[in-house]
Amino acid sequence: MKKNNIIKAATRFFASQGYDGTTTKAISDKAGVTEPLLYYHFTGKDEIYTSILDSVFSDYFKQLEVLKKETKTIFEKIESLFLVHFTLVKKMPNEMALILSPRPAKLTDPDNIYAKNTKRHKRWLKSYIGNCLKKGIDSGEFNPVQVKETTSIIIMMLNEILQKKDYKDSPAMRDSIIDFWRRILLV
Amino acid sequence: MKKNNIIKAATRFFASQGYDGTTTKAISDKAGVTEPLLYYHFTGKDEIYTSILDSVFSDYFKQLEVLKKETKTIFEKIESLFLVHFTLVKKMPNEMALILSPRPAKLTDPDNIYAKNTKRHKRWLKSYIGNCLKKGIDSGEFNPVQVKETTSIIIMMLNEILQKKDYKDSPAMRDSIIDFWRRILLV
Amino acid sequence: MKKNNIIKAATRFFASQGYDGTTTKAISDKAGVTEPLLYYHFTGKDEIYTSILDSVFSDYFKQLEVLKKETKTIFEKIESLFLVHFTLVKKMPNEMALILSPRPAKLTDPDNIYAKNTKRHKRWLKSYIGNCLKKGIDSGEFNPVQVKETTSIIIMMLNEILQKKDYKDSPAMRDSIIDFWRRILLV
Amino acid sequence: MKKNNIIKAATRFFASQGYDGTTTKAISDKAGVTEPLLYYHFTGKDEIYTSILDSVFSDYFKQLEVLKKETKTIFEKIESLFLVHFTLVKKMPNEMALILSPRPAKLTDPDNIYAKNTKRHKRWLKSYIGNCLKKGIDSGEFNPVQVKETTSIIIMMLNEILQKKDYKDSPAMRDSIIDFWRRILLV
DNA sequence: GATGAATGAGTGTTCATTCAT
DNA sequence: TATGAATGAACACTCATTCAT
Repeated sequence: MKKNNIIKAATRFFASQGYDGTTTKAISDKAGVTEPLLYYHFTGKDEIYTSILDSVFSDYFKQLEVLKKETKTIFEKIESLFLVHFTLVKKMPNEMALILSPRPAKLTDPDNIYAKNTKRHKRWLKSYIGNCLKKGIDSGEFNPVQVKETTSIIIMMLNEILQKKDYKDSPAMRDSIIDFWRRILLV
Repeated sequence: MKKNNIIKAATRFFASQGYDGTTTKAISDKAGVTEPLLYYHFTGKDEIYTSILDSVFSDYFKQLEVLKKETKTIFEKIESLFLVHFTLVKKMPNEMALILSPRPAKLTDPDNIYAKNTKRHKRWLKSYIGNCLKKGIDSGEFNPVQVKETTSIIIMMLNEILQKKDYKDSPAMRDSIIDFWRRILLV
Repeated sequence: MKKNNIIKAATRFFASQGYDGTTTKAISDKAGVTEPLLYYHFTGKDEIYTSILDSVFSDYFKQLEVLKKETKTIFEKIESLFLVHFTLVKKMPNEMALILSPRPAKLTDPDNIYAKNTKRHKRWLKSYIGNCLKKGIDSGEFNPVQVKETTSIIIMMLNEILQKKDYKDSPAMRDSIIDFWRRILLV
Repeated sequence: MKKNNIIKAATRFFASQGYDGTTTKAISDKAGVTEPLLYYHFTGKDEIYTSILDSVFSDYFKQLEVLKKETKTIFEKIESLFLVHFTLVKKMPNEMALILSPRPAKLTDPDNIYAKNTKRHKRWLKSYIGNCLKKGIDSGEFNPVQVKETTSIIIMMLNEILQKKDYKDSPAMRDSIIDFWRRILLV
């Protein structure tokens, strides 16, 4: 169906040019459809954006939730977190870029899809990483690092991984980052 | 002078809404001038952007160059690098945000001001950090880390600092980051 | 049948919002059908309008023709004319509003349904009222009023009755108007 | 100035084709300007319409107020009312047509310019005519007609005069109408 | 009869920019 | 320096309509 073409084209443009830099004409041209069809499948440019954003976050959260269920050592939980991000960025770099894209100033988002997902994202990472660190420190597996700041620094790195396509093909980077945290965290 | 108002207003908008999301009307309104005046002082929206970008990079590089001249231990050179970034973001967050803003798709930039500065920025950091690491390792001050990847990780962190205003007021974050690198690098 | 729903919905909209102010989507929504169905039953928006208009005029003329056959005093013929209009507006205000609606500028009306009916309407009233007046004056039943102008004034009033729903429920208005004409016409 | 051209062109179109049937392109073409200029002088199509409507009503009310100040016989006050309407329609038929044009369904009119003026218009006529009738009846100058209904019938006629350009050039119609009311009202 | 998907032409509007003053 | 008036090109979006099913 052509709706998928629209979504694919729009995702690419939104990720690379931003919301404001993407025109409905560009989307329809790339998707091989006429502009009015966008308005048959979506209520407008806004909804194309939020709909894509919502489904991207949904996929992303699904992947994250898997991490919680796996039972490993605490450090492996941190390691998996990085691995998942590297994998996702490699598989769908455009989609992942949207996750950290700044909120388009002109976007009317009545259901607050942007805000909701962004907040949930932040909270999820904070909670997941924070818990890992606490547990790791309590169990003696980890050095007694400062939980709050260390969490933020891990999130910083995840953010960079999500954004920068440069790193996505470098297993060396992946290993170095994990090694960095192994040395910082493990006693 | 009103030109300064224009620059200040434009910087704020470009940093917060992006190039495409910023209209010349918004700039002129915020600056308290009429739109045509923008075209008296600049050749167009493009030049407002590139001119600001160029001066921001210029200030930034000036700060970076100071680091080279200071004679300290190798680690202090790395430390200073982080400190400078924290300081700059605190002093002028909008300007710093521009440094890592994605290249506006629609920007016509005949003198390649964006590309030139961005490349120079990357190269500068790569070279500065790479040299520090090599020297540190050679002199026995640093552990024998992988130079290329470690450089990238440091740059990742600097990028995050430049972008995220959230961290700018947190001395604890700053200290934690530096502390981590002390643990990673120093023998 | 759904065709009737379409006609009913369209009539309401054409009467209240005008031809240009009525969209095919609005009609189909109100009628509880999809837009393409309009094109199964009609050749297009134009034909929906002209078809409705034609049937409205047809009903209207049928009512008018009845007046001619009744044998009464001349004044009662004038009186009946007003009564018929009051009755029709009360029974089907939307339909009657269409009779005097201005010709939609964008309407393509190859069979000139609008023009034909409108002209016939004007001519019918002119002739009916004119004849009544002449006969009445000749027979001595009426005062020797100016036929042309008096005809126009009566038509003016009928037009207002057709348009203004406000009057439709007021028997007092009806009686006053008839009373005035009794005073003007009868010797 | 070109703003006047816009107003003149828009007035003509709004009067003849209605709000929905008038495009901004038609206005700008007729006015000999580009479409964006409409948006320099007005905030949008809506404001062009309401602004014209407001000024038309303003002119119209100015003319009506003059009637109140003249001291004549009661009947002459009624007569003047008709004369003023005939004169105005002759001088500016487009403008007068707007006064009774139906409220465009799609018009966003935050200041309720349409409703305010329309109501004021109705109230003004009701009060002016009603007072004349009452005074005329009390003083014995007029027959004891039913005030409410007679007022409505006079307004009906004024409405027709405002709408129908056909009558505007006919002094005979004017005289006949006034004669009609002379015979109805004067004892 | 009836619909989901799709379209060409056009609508109101905004954009960055220019020109005369 | 600075502005009021004006514009060409593009923008997001709506319109009546069609087609395959």
